[in-house]
Amino acid sequence: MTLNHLFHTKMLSRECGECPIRQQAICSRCHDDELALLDTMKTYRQFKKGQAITYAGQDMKYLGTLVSGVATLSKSMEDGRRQIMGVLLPSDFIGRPDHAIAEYDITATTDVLMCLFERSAFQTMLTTSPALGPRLLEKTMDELDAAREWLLLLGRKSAREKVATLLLLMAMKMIALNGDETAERVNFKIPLTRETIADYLGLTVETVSRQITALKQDGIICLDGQRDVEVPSVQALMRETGDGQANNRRH
Amino acid sequence: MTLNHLFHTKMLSRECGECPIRQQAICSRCHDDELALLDTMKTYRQFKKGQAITYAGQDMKYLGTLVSGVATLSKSMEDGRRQIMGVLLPSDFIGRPDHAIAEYDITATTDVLMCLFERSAFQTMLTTSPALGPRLLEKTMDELDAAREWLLLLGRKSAREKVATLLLLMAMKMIALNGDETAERVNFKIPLTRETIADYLGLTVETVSRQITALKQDGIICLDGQRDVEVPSVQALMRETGDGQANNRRH
DNA sequence: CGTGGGTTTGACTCAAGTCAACCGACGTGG
DNA sequence: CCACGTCGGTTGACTTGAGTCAAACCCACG
Repeated sequence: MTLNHLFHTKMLSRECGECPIRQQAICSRCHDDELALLDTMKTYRQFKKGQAITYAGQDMKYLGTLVSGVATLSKSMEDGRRQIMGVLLPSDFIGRPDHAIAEYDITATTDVLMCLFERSAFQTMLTTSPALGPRLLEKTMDELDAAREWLLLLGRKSAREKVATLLLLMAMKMIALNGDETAERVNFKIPLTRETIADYLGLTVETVSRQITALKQDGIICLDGQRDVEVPSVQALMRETGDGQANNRRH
Repeated sequence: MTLNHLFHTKMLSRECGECPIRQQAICSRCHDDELALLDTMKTYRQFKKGQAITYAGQDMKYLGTLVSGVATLSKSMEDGRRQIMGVLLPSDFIGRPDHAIAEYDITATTDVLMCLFERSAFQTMLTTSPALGPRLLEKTMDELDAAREWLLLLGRKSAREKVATLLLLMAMKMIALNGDETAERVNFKIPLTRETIADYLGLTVETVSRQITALKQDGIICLDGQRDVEVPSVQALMRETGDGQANNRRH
């Protein structure tokens, strides 16, 4: 988050070696010689908060990695109903090497910096670099698992369970960032508007709002303002998600 | 379908060259020498109709390709609510090279034949064969797109739209099989029980049943028995799915 | 023939959606 | 500096689409 500032001031060109997401992105297993090659081909591009990165159906000349910021991946029906398919975070890959046409709308939720490659160049890179393909496959399969997890949420969970699941997800991410894996108490800032949450969970704003206040009433969460959440007991929150103990051991 | 019979009688071992899904599976771009290698490593295994191929959480020693039959990929909550994440058809790949633990239940819906590889053997194969990885990536991205399409369906579509979408999907598959891409009129047999449909669409059996009869009443489909469907106008059915003209041009 | 699994139908309930009012924080311009 | 409009969020009253429960139906099969 504070890194953002850095990028947007000046450092629009940089060596892969000093990239903040070097260890997570698709290039994480590349060796120095491969990185050198990538260095020559990549271009950076910024997107402002709220700006569209792609529209569904659009021809995508480039594909690449989200370096900083947050973006959403969504699709809308013509009467306006919208479903968010995923939230893209730094190190996430965007685009298909083998497909020019975008399948979804991708929108910058905050200011975003992307590291881009021209498609055909990327394709040849995939065949020459032995480290790129496997990592991309791994990340794609992670996304697939995440999407399928969400299918269960959208298809079968109640509104309360949906909201609890999302909050738990954020809590777990925060715990992972903090490093203390056993923590029972966490607090964090919800980085999404109620509307975005609604579109992510397949609900309406009103229902999201009601469920959040209900969880507050029940002491599962505490609110400071409407974005800052404290989870007094991760265990208790977990019990509200509908996935029994089964999903304790999150990867 | 008639092929099934062949397999289950005797041909449990065969050359990759005469495999019925040779052109669609992950090995579709392998050359003869690579196929020869695959030949030495693969084993076939049969599953009976209704049998579990894996349970979520289970250790999967093998992974591979579905050769014949149909299987479902699903996950259940402990109170019994179930969501089907996908229907696996011949040539679909099952398992993660990098993950031993299964994420979902996989169940044979009909008798199933699988072509299996031991995980570590498959991993080394991925690194040595240049044709395998890219194809697997492609197929995985196809699955990801399909899963995300389903997120829109589960999160935002009405019961009628859900049922219409599934019927359209089957109709399109049938049209593709028949080869006459411009056909307006199709008929096919629904290969799933109402319960399976319900678990796939995030509905109950009763609702599925009601929506199907409603579509019949409205002349969108004609029923002969409860499995045989005739679609007099694919266009008309398409109008019921909620995706405007946008999704006409299906890949 | 009976038996049971899959399916349909009806009556009723309820969780979530809709519509509408209201609240507070924030930024803008008179 | 204050009035104003906007935006995100909450709350309430009412509606409705889909779920629940229960009964009947329809073959297919032993």
